[in-house]
Amino acid sequence: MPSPGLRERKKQKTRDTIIRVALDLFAEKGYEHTTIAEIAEAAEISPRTIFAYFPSKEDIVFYDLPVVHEVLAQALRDRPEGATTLDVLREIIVCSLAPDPTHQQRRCIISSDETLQRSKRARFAPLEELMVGAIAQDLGAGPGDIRPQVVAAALVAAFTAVSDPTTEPPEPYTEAQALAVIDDVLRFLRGGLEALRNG
Amino acid sequence: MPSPGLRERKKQKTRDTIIRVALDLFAEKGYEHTTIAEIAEAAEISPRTIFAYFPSKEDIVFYDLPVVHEVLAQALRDRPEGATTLDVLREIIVCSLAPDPTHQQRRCIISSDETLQRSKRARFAPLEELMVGAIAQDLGAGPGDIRPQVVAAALVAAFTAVSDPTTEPPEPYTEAQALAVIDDVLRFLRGGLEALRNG
DNA sequence: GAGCAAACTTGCAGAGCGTGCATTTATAGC
DNA sequence: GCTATAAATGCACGCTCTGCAAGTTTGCTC
Repeated sequence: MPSPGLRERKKQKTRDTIIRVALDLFAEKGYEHTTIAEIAEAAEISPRTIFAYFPSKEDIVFYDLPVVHEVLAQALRDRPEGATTLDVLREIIVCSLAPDPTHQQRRCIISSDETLQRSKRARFAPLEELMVGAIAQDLGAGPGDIRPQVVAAALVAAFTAVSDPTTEPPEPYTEAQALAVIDDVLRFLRGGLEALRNG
Repeated sequence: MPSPGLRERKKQKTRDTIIRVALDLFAEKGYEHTTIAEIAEAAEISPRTIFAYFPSKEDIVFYDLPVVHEVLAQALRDRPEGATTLDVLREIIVCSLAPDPTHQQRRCIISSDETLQRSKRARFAPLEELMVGAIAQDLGAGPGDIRPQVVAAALVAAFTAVSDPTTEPPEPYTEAQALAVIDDVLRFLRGGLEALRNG
């Protein structure tokens, strides 16, 4: 691929700056008490420009969601013949466990703001939809079959529980713990599906 | 209980009027394209007064959610000795299948607005939390156990799928169909839980 | 009833998010 | 350098929602 060019690089840099200063401000003063004007000032750009990069204030927090969506869609689309959706998901979850300070910071920001918690939930829906489609394919499910929705919802719930530990203190799962949990969930889902087949 | 008194009755009437005219306007022109000012005018009250009855425009749409929450909480709290959370839920779902024109109208309103769809999802979270607690109790689950979250998520997904049919045309489930679906889901969940025990 | 306290309604001013549009500024390619 | 394109900005505006300080209605007491 060709070198991105100055224009493109500058744009990326501006975007990164917005994310960086916004998350820092959110962490410092809270999401609600940070205004677009303050973010703009900290990023040394005009308030109006922020909306050229992000459709809304919330979208700054969920800055990587479009990429995640794309990665998941591609992984599900290109999965090898024998691999089920559950296998693909397991792989992706394992990869996502790598510790990342920015993600840690964001978790903290989201967990201390009602609006963001609700928003997060809502923003998972498109990902869940991707899974529903892939699982339906796996199961050969017809339009009236709700198994895919149920399985996908269970998967998302498990992922959420693992990635946002609610225990006190909220220490992140070790990879081994997370894997154990995920494999339990997969066992749970396979067991449930089998019960339906034998029902 | 004593007769509510004029003041209380008048308040209830105002509240009902707001809901009525708001839903009609939403259905007619769309949620986004209906302003608080228009609702106020149709209800013959001041715009400021609307916010004395509902914390936000969205809350008008989800006007009955506090009651639903309360009913669910109480049903779970007061369930008889032998009844599991799943039994209680089954009962509530069956009752909720009764056709209601206002609910039908609301479904239509929500389904044609992105914001409301996301909001709906988010607003289910507290109900799901209630179930998580009750299920954890059923299972004797400790704090690190994610089975309650997974089971509750699956239940909510099933309920959502049954109450908002995505099939085209979206004809509501008959009670028999809905019951069949729900019993499938319960079988699925029990099967999954058993698989974990034997794992 | 008259009067009083509490509850409800309203108007006003303002903060904050987000959008449309026209203008200015920076970059890319020739 | 010059021009076409893209990005940044400024400005005005509509909308939701809040705080506050009135005004108005209701319920209660004497």
